[in-house]
Amino acid sequence: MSSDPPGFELPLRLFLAFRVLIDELHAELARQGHPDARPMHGFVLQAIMRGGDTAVELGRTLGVSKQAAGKTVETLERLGYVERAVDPRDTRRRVVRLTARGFDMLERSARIFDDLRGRWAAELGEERLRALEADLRRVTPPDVFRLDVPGWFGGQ
Amino acid sequence: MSSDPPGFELPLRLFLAFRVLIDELHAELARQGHPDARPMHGFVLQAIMRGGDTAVELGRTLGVSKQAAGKTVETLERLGYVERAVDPRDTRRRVVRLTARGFDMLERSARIFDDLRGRWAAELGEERLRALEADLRRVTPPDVFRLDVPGWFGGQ
DNA sequence: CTACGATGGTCAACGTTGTTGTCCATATAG
DNA sequence: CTATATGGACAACAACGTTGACCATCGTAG
Repeated sequence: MSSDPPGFELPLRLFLAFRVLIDELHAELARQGHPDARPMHGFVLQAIMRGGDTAVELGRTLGVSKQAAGKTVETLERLGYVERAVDPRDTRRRVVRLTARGFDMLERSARIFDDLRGRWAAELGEERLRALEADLRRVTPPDVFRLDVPGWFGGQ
Repeated sequence: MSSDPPGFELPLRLFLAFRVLIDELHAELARQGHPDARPMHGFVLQAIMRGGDTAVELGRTLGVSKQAAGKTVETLERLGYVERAVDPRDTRRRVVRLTARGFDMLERSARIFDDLRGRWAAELGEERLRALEADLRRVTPPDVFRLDVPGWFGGQ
């Protein structure tokens, strides 16, 4: 017997679930004073904190060219989320640092994500949610931060 | 006590899980004679079958402008996945139809997705996988096809 | 100390994929 | 018959990625 759900439903649900969380995050972030934050920005700010402190390094972490990383940093700088300073030990490097506003966005994001997770826990039960997270960990690569996200969708 | 996992892990895992499936799908599709298929194409072909039989209609279904939908159809036509014919009842309309190759890709995709789901079932157990699918259904909108996917990520 | 290769950063040109605005042909309603 | 709505195409533009070229600076090997 094969009363299994069709395989194509799984990726769709995974993507929709992801979208639901991200969309609610940004709706809430907009309400809390960060209307310009885009889905990428949070990832990039996180990436900056974990060792990607120059454009080149950031590009490597994110899996894009240094030029693309540079443009993104420029955008984040314009939005007031990061600032750049010259490294006194190596005047070629322009060190990227989160501003207070950048940290604020990251903290709010963390709190909102925790809140959203709490809502799912209320809906599904903490047990089931933990099981879901554990299962997802088993089918995904361990390093959560190697997303290679930029525009991997699309492309003709 | 709050030994709950941080909330930000959930969206990341959902996205990574989605990516794993899609990447493996396209690696396998490439092996099976569809190296040019892109993640979007499958969705669009599906959308064409469920009632989006002109560029305008397709644009509405996908949540993009009719011009963008037209360009996508053009690409799919160039790749041999769809063909266009004039509607004899309304000579303004250019009806989009899947070619044999288009159906072939869709059928292969369905089989590959079923196979991937089977692998997850072997890894997690059929019970857990069903529970995971059931849980995802509870936290996502019922209409799976209203993705609004095109480039909703990114944007500076 | 100097010269050279490696590295960080920027500028420029281009490709892809979306957008809006405009226009034309055709269908349909009054 | 005429006016409005609709399908479709063309053009210009924007966002975001790419590659290639170039410059300044660092580190090291002679």
